[in-house]
Amino acid sequence: MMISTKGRYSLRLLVDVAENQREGYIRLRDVARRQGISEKYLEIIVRTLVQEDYLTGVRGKGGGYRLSRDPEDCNIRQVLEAAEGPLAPVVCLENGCPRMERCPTLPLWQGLDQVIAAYLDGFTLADLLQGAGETGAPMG
Amino acid sequence: MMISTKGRYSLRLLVDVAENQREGYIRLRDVARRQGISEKYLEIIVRTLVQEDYLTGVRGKGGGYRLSRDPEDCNIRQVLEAAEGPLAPVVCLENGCPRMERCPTLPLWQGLDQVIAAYLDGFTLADLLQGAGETGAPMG
DNA sequence: CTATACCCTATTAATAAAATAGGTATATTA
DNA sequence: TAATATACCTATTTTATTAATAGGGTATAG
Repeated sequence: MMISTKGRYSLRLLVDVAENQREGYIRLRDVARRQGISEKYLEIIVRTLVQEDYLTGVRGKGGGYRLSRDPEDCNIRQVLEAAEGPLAPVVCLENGCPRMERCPTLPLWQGLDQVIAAYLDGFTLADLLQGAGETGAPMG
Repeated sequence: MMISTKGRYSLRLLVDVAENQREGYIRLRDVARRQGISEKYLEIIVRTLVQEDYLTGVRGKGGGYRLSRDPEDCNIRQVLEAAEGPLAPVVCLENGCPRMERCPTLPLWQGLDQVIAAYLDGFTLADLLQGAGETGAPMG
């Protein structure tokens, strides 16, 4: 499986915050409840999103999280790479391989990698919020 | 990582047999040596390819493997699915999820799954043999 | 004072990937 | 017919990764 819970939960977390932040800062506890994910595990996941400046956290009473950027500026490929690391479909593309020079399958994997990156690059958080993805493609 | 050694070695095995079968049946031992993969592990991998009728095995002295089909008739997506099982990029698409009805990210994954399948569907073993993949796309 | 984010380390549980070990069946050759 | 080489089969082990849990703590804002 290519996308683990780290990436999937990251997107659900961002969507949840985006959908609820009109009410003020969103507590992780509430996201955990709504999404059915343990608060402790979300803590691990939210850290990266704060570091990469997709979310801003505010401490203390009344604190919580809100988006640091407009949903249009949250590129889905970049969010997933922040959460998951490289999205390469085969290890060869990450670690290299002594046979790369003459490997007959390498171009296949390079092309696949590009196709995946291009697809995900076509989405932003705004697309997910609008349900634009229902067609399988962003509305642009 | 989406594609494991099962899928990657399967393709390299098919390419190796295709490139050498003019000399008669190809012994697994020779593939193992050329490809730098243990013979025992290749045994596991070759089994599926025989079952799915991509390769034919002949026992006894002088035996080995040859392609059961023309390279043009070996679809890369189908080979990989035989070796790996479903290529779905997220578990949700395989096992389902109680939130599928209203999940804002599901369409993203469905689209990704389709993009991957369509890309791989565009390749056959013949493309890999011709090095057509060097452009990242089959020559058609 | 309290509620929240934020930080740290460790442990476990579950699953999957990768490989190994040892045996059986069958075809060819001497 | 015996020896050999090969495919074929079943099971186990090892290693790595994912996914989560547990439990502590510190900083800060209301």
